[in-house]
Amino acid sequence: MANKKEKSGDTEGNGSESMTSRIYTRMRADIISGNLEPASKLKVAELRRRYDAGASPIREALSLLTSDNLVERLDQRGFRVVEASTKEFEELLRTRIWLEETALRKSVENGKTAWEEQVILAAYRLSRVPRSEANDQFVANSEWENRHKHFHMTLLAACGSSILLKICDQLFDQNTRYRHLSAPSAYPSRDINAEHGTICDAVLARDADQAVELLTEHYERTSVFLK
Amino acid sequence: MANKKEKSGDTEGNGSESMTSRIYTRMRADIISGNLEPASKLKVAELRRRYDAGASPIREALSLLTSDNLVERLDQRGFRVVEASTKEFEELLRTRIWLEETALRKSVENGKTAWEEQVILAAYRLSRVPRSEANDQFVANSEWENRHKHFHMTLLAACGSSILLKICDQLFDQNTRYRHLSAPSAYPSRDINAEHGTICDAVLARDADQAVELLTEHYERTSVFLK
DNA sequence: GGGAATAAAAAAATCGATATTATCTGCCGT
DNA sequence: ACGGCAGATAATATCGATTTTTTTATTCCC
Repeated sequence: MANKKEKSGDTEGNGSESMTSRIYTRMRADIISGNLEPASKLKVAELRRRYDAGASPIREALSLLTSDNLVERLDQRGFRVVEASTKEFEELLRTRIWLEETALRKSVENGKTAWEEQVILAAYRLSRVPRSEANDQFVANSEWENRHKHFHMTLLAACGSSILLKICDQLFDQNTRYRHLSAPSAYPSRDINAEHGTICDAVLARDADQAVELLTEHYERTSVFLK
Repeated sequence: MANKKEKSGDTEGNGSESMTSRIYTRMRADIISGNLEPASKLKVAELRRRYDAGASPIREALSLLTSDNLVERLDQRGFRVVEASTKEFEELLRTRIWLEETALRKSVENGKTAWEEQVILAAYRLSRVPRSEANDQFVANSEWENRHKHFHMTLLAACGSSILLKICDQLFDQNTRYRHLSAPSAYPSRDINAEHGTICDAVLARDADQAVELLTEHYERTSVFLK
């Protein structure tokens, strides 16, 4: 599987990654976190200063970010962060629900016991970490974010199409951007762990209809944010 | 090079496209047509000669082609055309069938009469043009290719998600590459026009189940090529 | 004053050259 | 022979400077 020789710690250790990749990663995070605002113009000169690099890797990273639908390329007029609107968000949510439904159904259908174990494990790991780093107010916990995404992706992992999986992954990230944009509005009003738990149960019981229904509700509840 | 403007009557009328875009388009066509072989290394120096341009626009075009899953980027090791294998093809086909099924169902559900008319029109236009430019042997007719794709996309057009539509579009192109790669093997053995006609009928009759079944068969029949 | 035409400024796109990194080759010692 | 190492070679990644194009500001003419 993962037999690449990823050099030591991912802790910013300069070393072996290309400038382009590093910028790509940072910029991606900056867009998803809302640090770079929707629809804002991405001027190469500014980005050069910000990320301390030449024009080429910047432009290349921007071109790469195009795949993720996070950056838009306007021929001869540079780049900008893709705008965020309620309308776009609704479409994103709708699409995710459709695609994750089919992926989840296939997953439930095809998943072997190894997959079941992965699901359990992912759910457990997610539950062991608080969603917010502070108790009184919401402070995004990146470890929770990671595990949350991993849990959802694991649910779909046995669907039998890495293409579909990759698409769902991308849409998940786009959704995360919206979640961050909408701020900590409705934070502690739900028991998200419980929701994940019931989805997990339905999946393990191989009850596809139930799992899909719960997952859909789960996603639709999240959507209240933006409205 | 030698010429800067004019050239290729684009519908834009502007006339001036960026080097990057032009290379992107040409290279995309070269990969889809099989002109650039699967898994082959894409050395910037060679491509520079081939497309007569500097390194920057070449690299940028390559980065852009990454989105289409036509080019793969290996950090610090350049680019290559994504490989083509039976396994990959089967996954692609499977995924397309799943996604187009949901798109088609939504389209049949939501499409208004304007959409119906577009479907009819697209089907008619497709039927007016021969699939092969020669009668005795198969010679790809690019106009048929265009109309064929347009017909299939029109079927899905009313699904209500431009995101899903764009995904199906990309997967369609990837599939086209495989069709070209597999050569003119099984060419005239089917009445493709008839297949399109029956799909069209089912759609207009709002018979989603039937339409999906026909579409799926249509795609699976195509797949025989590669095996 | 309105609005086209044009000059000036800013930004994007591109090129040529260099620095980095990977890959290849032949040599060495065990 | 074989694996591994050092140097040579090829290719990638990156920078700095230049050319084009877009955008903004200004002028001029009815």
